[in-house]
Amino acid sequence: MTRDSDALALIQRGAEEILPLADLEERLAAGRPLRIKAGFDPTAPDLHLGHTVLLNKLRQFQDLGHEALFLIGDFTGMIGDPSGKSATRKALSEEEVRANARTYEQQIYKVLDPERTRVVFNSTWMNAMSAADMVRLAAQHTVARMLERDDFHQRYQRRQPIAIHEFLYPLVQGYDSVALEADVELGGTDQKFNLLVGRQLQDNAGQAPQVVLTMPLLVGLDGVQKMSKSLGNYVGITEPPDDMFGKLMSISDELMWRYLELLSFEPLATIERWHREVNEGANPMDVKMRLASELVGRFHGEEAGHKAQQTFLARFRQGAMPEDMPEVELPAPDGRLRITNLLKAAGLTPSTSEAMRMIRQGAVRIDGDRVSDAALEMAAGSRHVYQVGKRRFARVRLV
RNA sequence: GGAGGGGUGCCCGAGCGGUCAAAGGGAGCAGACUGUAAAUCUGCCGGCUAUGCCUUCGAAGGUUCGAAUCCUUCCCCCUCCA
Repeated sequence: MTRDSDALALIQRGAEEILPLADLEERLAAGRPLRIKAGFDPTAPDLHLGHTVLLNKLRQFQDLGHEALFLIGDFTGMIGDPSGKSATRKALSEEEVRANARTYEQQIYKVLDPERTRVVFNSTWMNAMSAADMVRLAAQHTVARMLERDDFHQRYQRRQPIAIHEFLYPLVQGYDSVALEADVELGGTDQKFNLLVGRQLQDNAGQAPQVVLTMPLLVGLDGVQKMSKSLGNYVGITEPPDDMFGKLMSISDELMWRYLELLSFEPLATIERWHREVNEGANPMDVKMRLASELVGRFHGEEAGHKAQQTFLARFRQGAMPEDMPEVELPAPDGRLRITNLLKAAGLTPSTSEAMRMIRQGAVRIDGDRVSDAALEMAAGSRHVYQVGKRRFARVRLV
C-alpha cells in the first residue's frame, strides 16, 4: 500500500495533468508491467534537456518495472505536427530516418534503461495501411471535435488556413496507441489533445483507453520561452561538461527550482529542504551547483560533474584562466599585427568593429592586463594569452 | 477567376524624399557590482586598410542634387469574395 502511493508520488512529480488519475492508480496497483508510450519527432535527433523531461518520466516508470515504448514518428514526420506555424516538411528518406534513430539511441540511454526500452517506428504499421483503412480511421472523428483542439480553434477563429492533412496528425498519433496497446502515453502539455484522441480510438477499437500524462514544457535558459534549439536557449545533452555546467549556472535563481523538479533525480523532500535553507539565507549558488553537477554527471559521468564544478569555481571565483584554450598561430605580414585584426583572426571577435567595441568597453586583456589602445600593434614572434570578456580565451603566437 | 494587405537589421516592430547605419522592445555581448555566466545598474549591438570610407530596409531597373521612403517590372507571403 505504501509502496503504491510512493510509486504514484514519483509518477506525479512535475506532471501537469494525469487523465484519469484513478485509472493510473488502478493500473499501477495491478502489478503487471505497463506499456508506456512517448512519441518523438524523427527530424530532431539532437536532444536537449527539454526532451529529457519526458525521458526522465519514462525512466521513472521503468524503475517501477514498466516498459518504455520509444516511438519515432517517421510516418507522422511526413505530416509535420501542425502546432503553430509549421512550414511543410519534406519527407525523410529511409536512410535519414535510420541515421536519426541511431543518434536517438546513442543519446536516450543516458537516461533510459535499455533493458526496458523498445524503440518502434510508426511507419511499421502506417505504411501497411490502405487508403480505405485511412478513410475508416478518419471516419472515427468529427470536424467539430477536431476544432476543439486549441490551436485549430484559434486558427479557425482567426480565419487562418488549416490544411486537411493536418487533421490526420492527431488521428495517426492516436492510432499508434491502438497499434501498440499503450497503457499510458506521455507528452508535453501541447500534446494533450493528440493524446486524448488516442484514448478515443483505443476505446473504439475495444481497448482500455490509455492514461494520458502531460509534462510541462521546460523553460529555456532565458527563463521565458520554452527550451528549443532554434531559440538557442538550450542545453544539449552531448555538450562538453564545462559548457553544460556554465549554462546551467546561468539560469536565474528562481528558474532553478523548476529545473530541479523536472530534471533532478533528487527526492522532492530534499529539494524542499534546500528551498527552506535558501529562504533562511543559504546561498542559492550552492544549490545551483548541485543541479549543474548532477546533470553533467548524468551525461558525462560523475567524475566529469565534479571536475566541471572545480573548473567553474576556479574560473569565476578566482578569475583563473581556463586550463585548455585554443592555441593559434597567426602570420604577421609586416612583422606586426594590429590588435583588432589579431582578435578577429584568432576568432575571439567576429569582426574588427566588434574588437574595437570590446576594447572600448574594457573587455580585452593580454596576459591578464587590460588593453585600452585599439591601435596597439603586436610584434611578430610574440606569444600571449588574449582574452575577450570572461569566457573567450586564446593563446596566440605571431609568426 | 475577382478585390485588397504586406515583405525593414538575429527576432518583433516604427519610419514613408534629406537631420537614417534606420525609433522602441526582445535576444545577445561587455563593464560595474556580487553570492554564480543569478538579480540590479550602465553601455554596446552592419563592415573596413577607422574620427573617414564601404555595404544594408524582398530583387532588378528608374526618377531626383539626394530614396527604406516616389515610379516600373519581377519574386514571395497573407486576407476577403467566388
